[in-house]
Amino acid sequence: MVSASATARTGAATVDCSIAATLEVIGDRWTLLILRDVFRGTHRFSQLHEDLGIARNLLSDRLGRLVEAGVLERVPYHERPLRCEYRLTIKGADLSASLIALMKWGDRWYADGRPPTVLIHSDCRTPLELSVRCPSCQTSVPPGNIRSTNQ
Amino acid sequence: MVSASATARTGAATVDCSIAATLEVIGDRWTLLILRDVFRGTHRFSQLHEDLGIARNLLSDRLGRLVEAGVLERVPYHERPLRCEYRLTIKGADLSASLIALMKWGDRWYADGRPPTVLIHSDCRTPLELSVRCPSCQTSVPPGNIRSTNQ
DNA sequence: CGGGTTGGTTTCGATTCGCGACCAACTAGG
DNA sequence: CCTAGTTGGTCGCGAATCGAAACCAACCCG
Repeated sequence: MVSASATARTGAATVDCSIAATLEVIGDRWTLLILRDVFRGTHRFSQLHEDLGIARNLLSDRLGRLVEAGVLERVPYHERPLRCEYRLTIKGADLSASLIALMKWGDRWYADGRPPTVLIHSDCRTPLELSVRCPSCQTSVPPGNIRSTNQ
Repeated sequence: MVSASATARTGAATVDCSIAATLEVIGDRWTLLILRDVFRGTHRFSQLHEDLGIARNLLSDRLGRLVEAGVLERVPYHERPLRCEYRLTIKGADLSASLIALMKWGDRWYADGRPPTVLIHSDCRTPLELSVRCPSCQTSVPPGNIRSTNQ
């Protein structure tokens, strides 16, 4: 084990905030890249190690944390010796919107008009959009029209 | 200066990926919490320091990076001595969808049915949703119907 | 039996973090 | 004028974390 709590923070502002809660799980330099690879279809320890260039002890630690957090699950693909691959749980797959949001931002500000990968609707092959929407007005809501209410 | 490149990575998988590009800028244990606070209206060094409990040298370093990346800008609010606050640029405000995505995930998996803060449409006060949409089908697309194409 | 593969764990030097002290440029009070 | 307080930092140093490489366990293959 690398550490018992690499991402633990104690600041007052980190409780009662869903962003902080999420970052406790995935707010680490490698975790989102690992998850990106798993989303893409890279499921095995050695593949992840090779693709990411992450140190093996860190990869082991991060995968263990993600399994413990219920984001990934170990799925056996070979008995004796037991070999498992890492698959997204429902909770893990539910991070797709977060990854897409980060990807879209990178596309807009760093891809110079040429996004390296494009996500499309499997039914009709149309490039997808991510939007903050008002279900009542059925429109997309820009940042300036978002208000925050507590409790 | 704390370091010239706290978030720099060199793995092959980190180039030509908008997620990796984004994480180079905001993929650090403190940066997204700083930005969350700035979104909420906390703009000054000492307020951020107090609210987050971050070390002052790290806060200084992260703010400097965000300014350099064009995510925040220094806006003077007092002359002699020059005092600046940190405001979101357009590029910075464009991170709202990413923060909302992370918040929504935390709401769904850690808030136990009671999200600590709810975002509403300022026009009609309806709670907002974040969705991956197909602009052609005009429907929301679940993770299973997302396909990825390169180049 | 020797070598290869997979999925790790251990070790250890290098990097980064975070606390506390210090500092610069003011303002306010006496 | 002197002292204290505020703001926004920087500096130094011990502690925690990272990353590369070595090692290991449990197989399989020839």
